[in-house]
Amino acid sequence: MIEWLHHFPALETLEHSAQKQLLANTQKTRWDMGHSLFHTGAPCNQYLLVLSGHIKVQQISPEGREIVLYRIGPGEACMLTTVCLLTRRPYPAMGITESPVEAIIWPQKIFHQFLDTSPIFRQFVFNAFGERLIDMFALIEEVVFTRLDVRLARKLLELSENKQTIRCTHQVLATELGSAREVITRTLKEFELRGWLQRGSGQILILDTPALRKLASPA
Amino acid sequence: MIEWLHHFPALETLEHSAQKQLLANTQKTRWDMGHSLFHTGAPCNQYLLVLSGHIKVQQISPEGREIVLYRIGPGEACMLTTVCLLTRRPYPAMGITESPVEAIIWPQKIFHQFLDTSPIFRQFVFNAFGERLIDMFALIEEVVFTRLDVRLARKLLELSENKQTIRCTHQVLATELGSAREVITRTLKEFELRGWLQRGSGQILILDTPALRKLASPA
DNA sequence: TTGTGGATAGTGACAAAGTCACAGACATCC
DNA sequence: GGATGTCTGTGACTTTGTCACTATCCACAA
Repeated sequence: MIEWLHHFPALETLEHSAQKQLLANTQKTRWDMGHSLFHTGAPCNQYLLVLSGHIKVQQISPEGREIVLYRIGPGEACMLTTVCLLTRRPYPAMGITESPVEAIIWPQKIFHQFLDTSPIFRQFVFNAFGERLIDMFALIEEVVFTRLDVRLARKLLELSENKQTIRCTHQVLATELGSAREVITRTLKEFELRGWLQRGSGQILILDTPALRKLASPA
Repeated sequence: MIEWLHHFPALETLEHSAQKQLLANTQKTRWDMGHSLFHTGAPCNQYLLVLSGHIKVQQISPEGREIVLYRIGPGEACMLTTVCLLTRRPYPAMGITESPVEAIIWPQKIFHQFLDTSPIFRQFVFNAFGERLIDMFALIEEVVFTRLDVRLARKLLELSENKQTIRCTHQVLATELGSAREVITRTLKEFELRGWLQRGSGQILILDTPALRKLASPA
């Protein structure tokens, strides 16, 4: 079996002949953190499977505001790349590595060929695709209907993840939520006033997880 | 050839055996305007091709705010249905007919079988899928980065479409844009003050298309 | 140790958008 | 006409975003 295939359980049962072809036609790449993989409007001509590290997909407005749409992690395919290959359209957002990233690159031809010939690959592609799309619907719902303090509380809980201190700047949080830095500062200050956390430069110390959780809960 | 296939140019070349199967296994349905086709959380067990009329796909917040995500028109497939069939997950939004709608319903089994056996059908499904996804990215961008007056101007231009009067309520516009009725009223009043339009109950008379277009343009 | 420059954060004033609680206006239908 | 329901208008207030600064922190060099 191809060494890297164990990162993708859904592909482990890939047909033998297909595996042979992959071995011959794909290549492993490595990017440093902060590398721009693709940007809005760029054409797409390869398929991408991430082995390690994370890629952040985000949109930037002409005025410089940003929002993180989703992340691609180990064992995942790049949905945008999939879409762009399927529709032969340019990228509608940008992708940046958040850490060193190892990935497998497939030529466009192999992608289309596999789509035509391998039921297992098809299942893999469209499963991932569908799930990501459902995430996008959830994102729209959040952005349109949910108050910023609630969204910030959710993000803090997500980032803290049993650790007590979160290391990130207000600007990073603003980008995550598609908001403005000043607004994050204000809201964090409000949280601090309530004793829920303590702010420090470049980090946040969580003091009252239950309170955050209560605000974050949909009820 | 199956009578309804001419609505779907991309499927007209569908394999002969496939057409035979469709004829035997699909059925044409008709819904009145305002019929709820599916709602958030509902399971999905059929594929859907629209022959005539329009289906509106939207999300509703617990507080009652709404946003229209996209519409399905003649010759189009329902992307949500596609996603839900592919991932076997429940619907993440709701669908309502905006007019009487005629559609072809495929059983789930046939959908999956065609996906496995017909390259032409696959191409059709994933092309539509990809394009709709790109629309969703554009929607997120609009909602997060674009001022409401600009979005309203765009929507008015889209609805006027060379007619001079638009027949719709402020509530409808609010739902289209994921905003609140009062905000639409206020913004329309501002537009009227500038002489761009004239308001009437349930309708809007467009007076200065170029001015609206100027506000609507991305520059 | 001190300085200093870039990254972070804080703040006040204001604008834009959403919420709430009403009050009118309009359009039908009897 | 009046009654009823839909649609619109409005003021007061909250939340969020924008702008223009200032203040602080922190790493590294002098």
